[in-house]
Amino acid sequence: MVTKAERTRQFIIEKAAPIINRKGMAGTSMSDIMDATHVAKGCLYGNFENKEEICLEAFQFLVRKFVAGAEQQMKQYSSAKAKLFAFLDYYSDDRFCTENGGCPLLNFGVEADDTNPKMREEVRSAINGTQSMLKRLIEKGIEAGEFRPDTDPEMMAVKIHIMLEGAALVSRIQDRSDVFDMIVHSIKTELDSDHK
Amino acid sequence: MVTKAERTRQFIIEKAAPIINRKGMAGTSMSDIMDATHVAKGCLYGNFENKEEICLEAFQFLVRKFVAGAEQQMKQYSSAKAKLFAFLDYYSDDRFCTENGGCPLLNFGVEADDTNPKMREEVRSAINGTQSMLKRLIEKGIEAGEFRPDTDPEMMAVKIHIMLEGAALVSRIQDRSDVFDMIVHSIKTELDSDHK
DNA sequence: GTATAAACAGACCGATCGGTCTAAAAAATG
DNA sequence: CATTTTTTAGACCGATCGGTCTGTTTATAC
Repeated sequence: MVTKAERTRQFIIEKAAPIINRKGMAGTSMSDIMDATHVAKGCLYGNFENKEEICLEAFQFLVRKFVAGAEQQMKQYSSAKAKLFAFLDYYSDDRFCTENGGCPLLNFGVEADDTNPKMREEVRSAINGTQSMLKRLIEKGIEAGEFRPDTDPEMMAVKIHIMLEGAALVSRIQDRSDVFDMIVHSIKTELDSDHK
Repeated sequence: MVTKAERTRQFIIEKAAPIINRKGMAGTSMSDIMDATHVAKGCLYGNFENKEEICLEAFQFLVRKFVAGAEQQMKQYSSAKAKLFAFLDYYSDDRFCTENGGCPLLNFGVEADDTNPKMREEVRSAINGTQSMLKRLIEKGIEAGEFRPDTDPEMMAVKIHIMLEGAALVSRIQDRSDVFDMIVHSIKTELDSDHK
């Protein structure tokens, strides 16, 4: 059975994650997390070794949450094309962003890359996961004749991913959600074998 | 004439900028800046109001430096197409990155968007500047018949920019400079009216 | 050369940081 | 119920934070 400590640990992670995602690891203090969880300091340090462990867990929680949400949307469809398009729509939906503070790959990646090798490695493997999922979908879509046959799956997967990350940044700073729509539309058109 | 104080101020900004760009605003302390400049605390606070002012100036310095470098490359060419391609090559060159710690729009933008409205506004206007420069170049390139005539300059400018930002993130985290080359090549192909 | 401007080293400030510890209360578990 | 696990509030720690203020020294500028 699941112990109380495990439940508390999970509760803390869920409350802390959106804060760390928004304010950054260096910008979030343990008091911030205490405020958000209404949990005593001893409880935090009873369930986690230190602040860094909370950050690590928070990042992984956000990634899992995002992936789960995306799969939820994608499993409604059977074709590779419909699944991929559902993923793009999920990504451009701002619900995850407003609830959690934006793409964790972007937020943690930018902060970690020069300062935190362990976190950087976590981000790297999460990026790899996203890109290889996209690659598999593209390959299946090509086989099924849904996507242009001259598409390079690896290249296209990377390209789609970097466009989504770039759009995540620019649309947030400029407060222009139409940037996302535009990019997603552009990706769909580029993939779709129906378009000339 | 330029006073000593102005020179010192500039010197501090130049030394502090790469550090803040790498470690972030919250992650950089005044002691970090003192170490990098070998300047006393009183000198820092004699030339700047507070830490935030240094961050603001550091950001603007990095943007100006980047723009200056880009213009340096672009002015060697006369056609819009050659200028734009030179910009892309400059962006994908990792010299600015290794010297200064990556794209300031990305680094400052991610940290500022939820925590620092003033900085956020600075980043926003710098993004606008980049995009409108790209837009003008694309318009001229279309007029000159160098770019596909069915290109939407506004959309294309945004698209190019977000691809560059996304590539800046992913290539740094994955330590894959080929990502940048791939993206730049893809952009060139998409624009070029010579390609089918 | 003299007046002024600037930088110095560093003491000092209150606040906050991450983290430890304790003793008592509360809750979960058998 | 009794025992074990967990959480509590908060004192406490040394370090560091951003920032102020000395008095002195050192450049600069006319």
